[in-house]
Amino acid sequence: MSTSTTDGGAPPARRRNPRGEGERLKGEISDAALALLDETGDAGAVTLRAVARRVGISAPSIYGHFENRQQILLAALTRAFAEIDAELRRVVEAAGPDSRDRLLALCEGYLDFARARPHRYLVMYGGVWNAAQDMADDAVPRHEVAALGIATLELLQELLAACVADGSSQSTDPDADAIALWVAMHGLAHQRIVSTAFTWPPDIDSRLVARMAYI
Amino acid sequence: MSTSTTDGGAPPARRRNPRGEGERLKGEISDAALALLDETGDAGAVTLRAVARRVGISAPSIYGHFENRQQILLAALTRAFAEIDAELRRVVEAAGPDSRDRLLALCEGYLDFARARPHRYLVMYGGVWNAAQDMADDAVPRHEVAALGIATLELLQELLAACVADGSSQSTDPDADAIALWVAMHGLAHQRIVSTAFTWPPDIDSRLVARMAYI
DNA sequence: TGTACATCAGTGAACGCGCGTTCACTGATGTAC
DNA sequence: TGTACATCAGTGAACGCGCGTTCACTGATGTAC
Repeated sequence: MSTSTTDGGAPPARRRNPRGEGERLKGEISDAALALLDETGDAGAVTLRAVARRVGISAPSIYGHFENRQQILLAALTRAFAEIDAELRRVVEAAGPDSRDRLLALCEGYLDFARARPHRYLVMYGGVWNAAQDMADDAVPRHEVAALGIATLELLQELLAACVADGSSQSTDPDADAIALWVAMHGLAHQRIVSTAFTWPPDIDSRLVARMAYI
Repeated sequence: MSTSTTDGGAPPARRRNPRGEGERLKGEISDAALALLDETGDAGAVTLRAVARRVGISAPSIYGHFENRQQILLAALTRAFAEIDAELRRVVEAAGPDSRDRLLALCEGYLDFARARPHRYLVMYGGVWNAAQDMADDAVPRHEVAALGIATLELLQELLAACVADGSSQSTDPDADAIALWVAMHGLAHQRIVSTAFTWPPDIDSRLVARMAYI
């Protein structure tokens, strides 16, 4: 049974989209790409064939919806950044009106996200994709990549400024300090994912956040 | 001239090692691997064939010296971590006897290293290698990978403890705070490499270090 | 001093793999007459 | 109401690529007799 060398494995089990709804496949493709990122933490694992296999279509079908491999990754990551931004704004709202509570909720939410979705975090913030040769050719617009994640950083700057305004933070330069706080959290989130063998101090999250937020 | 499809390009131009000195090639191989890491910032670029091409030998020759691809990477990274550790200890010694000067010199040296060798830094601390499937099989001993970079962290802990001892740091838990300081520096170094489009505040290094060192 | 031989330091060809991409195509379905 | 046809949503086979790894080998060189 089954030829099995390439593209074998999962059953097709897929009904072709009705006329006029071919766009649906585009969404399924970036969903599949994001799922692959979650599983592997490796942008290189998002191959046309792997994505096609997962969706249950043939590899060439993808060209009807994306120009190339990089565009699929961009679509998946754009969605990933929109998701984390929405999630963090939700967390902040849930924290109530106090500025300090809101800032701490954002920081906690960020670190929780990295712990909950380590693979996705690595691809989003790991810079492997940007650094790799994918960017060398113009397969993807550079400014679109650069814009990913900016919204969340701006939220952090707003919240820190609010803390300074009501006196709960002693920062003298909230914009710069928000950036410093963010890279510090990133370093913690990133190394905690990467250096799994390492034993982390139990209170390192709050130690780092409180200090960098000048709270 | 020249077959040119695969492994063409650079001229061989290499004299075979004299009898009894075949071990030399082992060094040339890990040198070549490290050079590839410096150029690409991508562990995936260290292929047997790419390394062989660079050294000027045939790909199968490598098997006389390394069991597999992962062992080459381990050798290259072991050398890279030894180099940064030696370099940082040199910088610390050059800073003189004052504890505060020594700690700040170490931090500055670390951040300078990341700026000077961004590609190498990404591979060393980016965790791409650890996270990837290379670790899934037992091609490389896990504890050997985990040990990389520990010496430098221990140096940081020593220096922070010395600052606490002479009163120049207000840290109440130098071991934990050294770890927090390190991940914060890593986050800065890492994102500065990755997010090149971003505009960084000019004084962010000293802002972040002074704060996390409780100085 | 001469020569057979073991060893060392590699080589060249080949394998099967998954990949991105191209090409010509198929077959269901809505629409025009 | 019936039918020709354009369009849509894909497919299947093939290409050339670089890869890790294997296999049998080659040719220089030191050593034993």
